[in-house]
Amino acid sequence: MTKFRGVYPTTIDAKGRTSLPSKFREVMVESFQDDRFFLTNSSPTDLGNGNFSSGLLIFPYNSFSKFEEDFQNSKGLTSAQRESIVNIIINPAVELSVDKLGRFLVPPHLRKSAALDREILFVAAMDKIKIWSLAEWDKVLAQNIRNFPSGTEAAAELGL
Amino acid sequence: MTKFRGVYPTTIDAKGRTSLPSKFREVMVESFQDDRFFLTNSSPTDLGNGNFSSGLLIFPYNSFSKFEEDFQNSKGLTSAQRESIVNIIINPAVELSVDKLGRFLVPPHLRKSAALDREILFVAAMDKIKIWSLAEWDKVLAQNIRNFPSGTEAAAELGL
DNA sequence: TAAATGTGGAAAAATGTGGTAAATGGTGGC
DNA sequence: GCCACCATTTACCACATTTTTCCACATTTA
Repeated sequence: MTKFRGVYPTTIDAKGRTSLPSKFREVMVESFQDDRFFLTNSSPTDLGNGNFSSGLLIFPYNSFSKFEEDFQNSKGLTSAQRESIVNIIINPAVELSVDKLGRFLVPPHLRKSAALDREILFVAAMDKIKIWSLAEWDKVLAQNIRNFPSGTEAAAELGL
Repeated sequence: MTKFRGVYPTTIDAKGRTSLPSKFREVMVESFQDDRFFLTNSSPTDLGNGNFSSGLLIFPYNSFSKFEEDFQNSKGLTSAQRESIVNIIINPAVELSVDKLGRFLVPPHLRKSAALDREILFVAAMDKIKIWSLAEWDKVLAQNIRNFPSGTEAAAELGL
């Protein structure tokens, strides 16, 4: 399965313009056969102190179609949980593609909910790409380090 | 099972270039049949004082594929622990190979998280290779010395 | 001494950034 | 209700910076 790889810092300017890192652009076109994508909110991430952090998520065009289909067919979610996914992920999504310089415009509602302002990070996430404010991502990583399963049997089996 | 062996000091220059020790290059090509590899963060190492140290990890290409597969199939990790492994090890990983002079470029995000600056160490780690800042490695070793099972029965049985 | 390995710098290419101009849409006045 | 003007958004262009590639020299090893 094709995957995005790596973490790339960049900026978002006052107009909300940002450039998709060229490594990701390559993968998008070569592996997903399409330079169109959907941009929406990510799932809220628990920071462990009662607060949640969230960023944005880029779905290559076909990944989003598949996601919507999977969501329709999914069982085991309460109606409140379904509404939450609809309101946070599905409805705010917008379809975009990069301009000929590799940039795209983040709509104001998404820029606001992810608190994107100047210093941001593009982070590979399997068949998707996360966009996070640099400051918020640091908080997520700090929590990840605390949660790392050092010394557990499961980790030992993975060779970590 | 093929193993890397030894510890090699070297440098990383201002552009993030460093050369894979030739002994490791030999093993990579002869034993792993591939000069491609994945570079990512290592597990955070507990220094015993509430702080964590971390370096980088080179996985020969096939070792990384196997690791990802094992991770998918693994049981016994909480969702927070899984997220931690994804955010620290899997997503930041990049695929690289050495240039014709035996060097490779450490991407900025990895250089930063391992605090690599000038004096570094390549340390054999079974089927992987660790890269550590010299200063941080000293702290890890100091902690290892404190943890050494001197005078225990288990150590005696090992003839240590 | 010769070969191999490692190191640094310079040139070329690619990428990213900011500003400017054009176009679009919305608002208010006539 | 139509037209004109203003503001905001979108597209374009040029420059600056970063990244990559290449080459030459220094240093170590056999």
